[in-house]
Amino acid sequence: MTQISASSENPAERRSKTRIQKENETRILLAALEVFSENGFRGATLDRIAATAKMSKPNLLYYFKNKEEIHVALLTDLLDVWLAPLHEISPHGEQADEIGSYIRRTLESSRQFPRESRLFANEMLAGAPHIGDFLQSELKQLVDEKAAIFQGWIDERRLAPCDPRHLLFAIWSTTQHYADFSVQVRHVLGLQPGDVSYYEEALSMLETLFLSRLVPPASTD
Amino acid sequence: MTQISASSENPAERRSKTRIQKENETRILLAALEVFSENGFRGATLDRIAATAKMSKPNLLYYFKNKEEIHVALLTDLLDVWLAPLHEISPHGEQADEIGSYIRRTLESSRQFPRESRLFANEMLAGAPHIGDFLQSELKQLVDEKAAIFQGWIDERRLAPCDPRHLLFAIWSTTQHYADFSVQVRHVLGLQPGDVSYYEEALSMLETLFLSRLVPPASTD
DNA sequence: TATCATTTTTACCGTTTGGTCAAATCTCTT
DNA sequence: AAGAGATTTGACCAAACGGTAAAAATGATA
Repeated sequence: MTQISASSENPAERRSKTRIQKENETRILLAALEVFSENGFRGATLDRIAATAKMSKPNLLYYFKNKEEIHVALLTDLLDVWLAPLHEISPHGEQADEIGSYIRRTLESSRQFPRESRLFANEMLAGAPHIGDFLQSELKQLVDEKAAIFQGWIDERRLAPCDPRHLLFAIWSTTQHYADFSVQVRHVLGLQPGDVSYYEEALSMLETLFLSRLVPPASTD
Repeated sequence: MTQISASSENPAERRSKTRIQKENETRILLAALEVFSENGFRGATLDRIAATAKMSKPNLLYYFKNKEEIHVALLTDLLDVWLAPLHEISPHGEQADEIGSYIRRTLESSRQFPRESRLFANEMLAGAPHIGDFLQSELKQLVDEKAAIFQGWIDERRLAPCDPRHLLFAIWSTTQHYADFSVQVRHVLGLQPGDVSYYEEALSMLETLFLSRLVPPASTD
């Protein structure tokens, strides 16, 4: 029996990917992102993904062995992107700079990857069946680590007393809102379907909220 | 032809509802809320709703003529609840009191009606196919009205200069986050599945964020 | 208790869904 | 140009899907 490059039946498990393989896998993942992010895992269908990818369903299943495998592949890619800004928070910078940078980075993520954000949101709404473990272990650990940095600033009076983990929740929710609820944002602002010009106002709002002060101290008139 | 109480084939259109009718309709809506809020419209199935309501599928369809009618009924109920706190914002109160009350009310809504919040979130993620009109007309109008109140406060220097509509987005996102992403919140905080004790810390965080100041002014040491 | 409307069930229908299989086609290397 | 492996297709399947029809069972009322 000669040692050949393609011992497995599954193309994804082969040692090196062909040109066609790489092309089609990205085409599929792009189409799947579109469909999953709009309808969630259960609401998405292989037929729609295949149609969006301009590919027959059996051909699609030649590259991914089932619906779940495509979903997992997307989520795995997503989590890296999602965690990147969090990793960059440093205990050595000025608190305002660090928080400001983090807000700008997560908001930028929302603008650049709105479908990824919606994919994540759908997974949350469904009860995180596929990434529950990740949330409990890796994410929790990273949050605890970064929360400790915030806590240090609080102890030094460089940050108002608050639960740092809830501060992170506030940043996540406000920034992701612009991706997840973009339909509502656009409708309320009276913008056209494709228009994402609101991101500049959004940044301005979030900087006021998190770095400056919204309500001035009560005047003593 | 005698005038009888039940002229229509559809029980929902009859003049007065029977005891059984009222009971079953609420049972169905409760079950549907559970299923729709977890999986969205496309991801939900009549079989699951019927099973959750402990009712046969044809029996369920005796009360609602199809899947969409159940969904619409839920969304209609929801929108009233959802708008109620917004209506209560008054131009006559102190800005801090009004904003504080609004935050407490919306956060309380999240705690009391997490499934309703997730139903709404699912509808947004899907592109608001069923309530797009509502967002563009009624909601936009109400937001414009309340934004004018905020703008008045800004003009009087009782509120930091910002786009009032984005301030509303910030309040909506932070409060709804605790319902929509409760799985993540619980996992990150290390809480048990049913535990919603984090709402107190959440309120404390949001009051600090919106009413007080998070980052103190740069010291001139 | 007889009657009639209401409610529930059983059996079903056509379509969509996730997925399989083997044959046909294409691509790359020699 | 031929052979081997990679890719694509069409035909198909069982289960799940949204929904229907009619009969059976139940409830209210007189």
